[in-house]
Amino acid sequence: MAYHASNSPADDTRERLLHAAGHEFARVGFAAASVRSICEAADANVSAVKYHYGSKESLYLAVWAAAAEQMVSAEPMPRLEQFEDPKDALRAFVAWFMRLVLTESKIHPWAGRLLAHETVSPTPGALDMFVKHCAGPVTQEISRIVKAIVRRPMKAKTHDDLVFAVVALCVNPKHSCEILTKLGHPPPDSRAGINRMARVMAEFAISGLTGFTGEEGD
Amino acid sequence: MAYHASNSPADDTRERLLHAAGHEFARVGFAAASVRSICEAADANVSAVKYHYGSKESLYLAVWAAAAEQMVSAEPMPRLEQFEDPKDALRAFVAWFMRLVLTESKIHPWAGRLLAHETVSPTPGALDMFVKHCAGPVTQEISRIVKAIVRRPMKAKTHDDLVFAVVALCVNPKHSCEILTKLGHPPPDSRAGINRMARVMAEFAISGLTGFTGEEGD
DNA sequence: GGATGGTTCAAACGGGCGCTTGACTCCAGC
DNA sequence: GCTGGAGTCAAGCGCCCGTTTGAACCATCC
Repeated sequence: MAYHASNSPADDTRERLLHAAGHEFARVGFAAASVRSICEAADANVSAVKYHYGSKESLYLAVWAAAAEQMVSAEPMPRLEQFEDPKDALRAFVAWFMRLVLTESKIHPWAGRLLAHETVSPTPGALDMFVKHCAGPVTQEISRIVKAIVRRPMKAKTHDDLVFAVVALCVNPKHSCEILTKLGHPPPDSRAGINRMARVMAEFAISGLTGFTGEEGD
Repeated sequence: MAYHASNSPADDTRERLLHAAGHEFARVGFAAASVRSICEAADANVSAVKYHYGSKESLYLAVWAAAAEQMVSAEPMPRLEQFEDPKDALRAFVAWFMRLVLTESKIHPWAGRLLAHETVSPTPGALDMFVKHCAGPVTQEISRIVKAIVRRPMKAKTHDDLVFAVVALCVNPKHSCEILTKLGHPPPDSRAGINRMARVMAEFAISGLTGFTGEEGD
């Protein structure tokens, strides 16, 4: 029962916990993160997790909910209908997507790495939440854009492959961040750098889609 | 109680440990895997790890060494010089790469997931080993093929982006396996299915590279 | 002033972890 | 038959984990 307009000290602790947890879960994943280190970072007692969120897992899901909320509210997803040329739609979409995935701002600092960890070590609730609210809508929109660009009729499986190829181009820099860095090609982190890379990926995808002739062999 | 067959009982245990460890490390990653569960799966005593490999970490590196060895020895990497048309080199390379990444055979069952875990939660030694012996040579060869296909002069950064775009197309199905499955588009596991997808990715990449005109804005 | 209820705290619980120990079996070489 | 080293084993070490507990704190209301 927090009737105060300003934050009560309890709300403060709750929020500090959420922030520290987001940081830690994003850094090392759910299993490797420890409640103790989160509480230490949040300057809170260990039992505060139990009190405010119930359990480590509930805290994790709260972090996911916050991250998903931030992702969709930060910048609206471009839609095919907003553009005359579907190629422009793809350009805008790729730029939006890569900003979403790569930007490490105050707005959505964790989503990218949370997802990367979840991809490799799924947690029952979190991945379902992500697929339903984020991955689903994103791939659906890319699917429509790809269809509008390619135009030629195409097997469903091939179409899906191309859709996920576009997704791959956008998420790979984040996904393979460590390897790319070790290979001397770290992903961009400035907005300008991200937009530059997005332009490259978009043009590569556009000419890849318009020139695609890969179904003879089937 | 194992009577001596061709191998000594010690070699047997050593090998069973390596196999069980590969399976477990690939499944859950280094940190989440436990020596106890590995030994249980290998039907060996906990102290066998210390006796045969020295430590959990040394066992992990032994698994990596075995996986890397299997990866390079399974099927030789196609090289640009073996083809008249660099496009054919890319076709062969993508097919080889995707078979390598996606195949869950007796030959190299763990490498893909080991790498996925390592990508997101790096272990000092293992990722370095992988980058030096696997990722480095692979990206270097793709770089040469891409250069041969594009021909136009191009900024180094843009060129690298395109190289890693090709890599992204090949590794994404493995990398995002869980999400793709939840979205109703599981990666192929049969050789025929992998080759089909590889053909799609290769043609997409080829027309993407030949038609690429993405440097005006710079 | 005293009771109430939300919030924080140090301490401890049970359990799993990687690793170590020391006794045990087994077998080849003498 | 004895010995010594290779290999195995159950037991236990200290540590960190997520969680629980019960008391203390403190603003609020009677």
